[in-house]
Amino acid sequence: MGRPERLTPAAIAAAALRLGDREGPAAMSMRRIAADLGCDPMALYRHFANREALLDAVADAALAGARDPGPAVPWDDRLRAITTEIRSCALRHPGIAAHVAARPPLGEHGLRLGAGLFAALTEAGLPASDVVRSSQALIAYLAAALAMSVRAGSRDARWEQVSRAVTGLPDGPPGDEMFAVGSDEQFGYGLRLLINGIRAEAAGRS
Amino acid sequence: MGRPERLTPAAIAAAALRLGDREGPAAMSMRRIAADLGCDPMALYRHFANREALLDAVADAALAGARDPGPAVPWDDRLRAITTEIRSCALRHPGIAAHVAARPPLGEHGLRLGAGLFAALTEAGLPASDVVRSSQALIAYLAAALAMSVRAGSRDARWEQVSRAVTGLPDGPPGDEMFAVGSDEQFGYGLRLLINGIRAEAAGRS
DNA sequence: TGCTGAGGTCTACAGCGTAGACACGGACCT
DNA sequence: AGGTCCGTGTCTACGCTGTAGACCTCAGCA
Repeated sequence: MGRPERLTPAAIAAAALRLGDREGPAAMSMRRIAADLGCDPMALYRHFANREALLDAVADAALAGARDPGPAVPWDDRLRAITTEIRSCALRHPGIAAHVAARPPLGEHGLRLGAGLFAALTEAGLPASDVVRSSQALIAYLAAALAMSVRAGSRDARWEQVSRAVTGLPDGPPGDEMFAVGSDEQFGYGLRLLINGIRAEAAGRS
Repeated sequence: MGRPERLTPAAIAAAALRLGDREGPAAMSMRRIAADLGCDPMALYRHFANREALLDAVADAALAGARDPGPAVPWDDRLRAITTEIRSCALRHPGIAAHVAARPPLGEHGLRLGAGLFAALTEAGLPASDVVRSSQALIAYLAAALAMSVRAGSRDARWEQVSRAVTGLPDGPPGDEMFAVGSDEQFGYGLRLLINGIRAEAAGRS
């Protein structure tokens, strides 16, 4: 692709994100990204310490569109909104969603959304220490559910095999959709469990 | 190390697990594993379709020691026991815990433990579809919490940075331990949230 | 005018997963 | 007994990876 006059971290991350969307996560090698930008692979190292740091930036770029409704809405709606936004943002870039899920949310947007979670949990009435613990639990669940969604979407019917094997049910209906892994509906269910747990926790303390 | 007369999948997986424990996950390359076994790298491909399949076997081998207390204990204790067992088993092999967390539990031991989760959730009174959903939520949480524990133990203080940045608290006490990521205590808290959520769900239905 | 330092390039290295052809040895059938 | 087959281990080779270190070029500034 045409290169900008000057390489910048943001331009590199954006190019890598496009490349990942177009050709999958395996394509995001230093060499392929550089080729896409029309520059030498080693040029990337002038802007990122290593590949890991570059992928951090890509993951954060993918979260750019995630919105936080802010304190206007009730805390539980806010938790649902933020986590759902992160999830759908990441799934909009399926090639790299696995990478998003695999690293801590330390970029600009990750921190912004993390702050939203903290605020919502604080408003729920949890003590500060439980705010931290609850947010980590939410983020952990979100990350793993995202990873499952990505695997399910790409090619992994293996989770479904586990469920079927373990319940002893045969293939096909009835209950085909019961085993859908990584579906929106499945994600929402687990999120409800957590939020109900948080509500119970807050009620018990107050 | 000394090779058995004959290579077997189990022997290969065991050797890879030892190697991962000794030298970290990056050492579990086909070439290093083969060198450890005193055979040619390509010999491994006679027993596993590819590296991914080999690592599946290693991950399952790491879970060999995890016990399921069975139906004798109440369902919530059983959920706690199984998840905690998996977690501590995986953490006993810190080099490869990340791999355990990253793949679906499809081996012999993974299926055994998954069946235990299903049984406990069924006993809790959930309908079958919610049993599947709840177990996926539990497994997702477990996997991600495990990954966090491993990163925290190895070198990642970055999660802590997030918490501090977002709460605006300075370094050091008070509250130093509040930010411990991936601790047993943190894991237990999230697990309690989920189990309380499940209990609420079961109560609402009955 | 000359220097300096940042940014881009080149070459090279050690390592990776694995395809494909080959070698050996025991099992089996005639 | 001889021939055949096949499972298992070996060898070589390919194309790919991340990145260290030296080099080149050029804008900005004293």
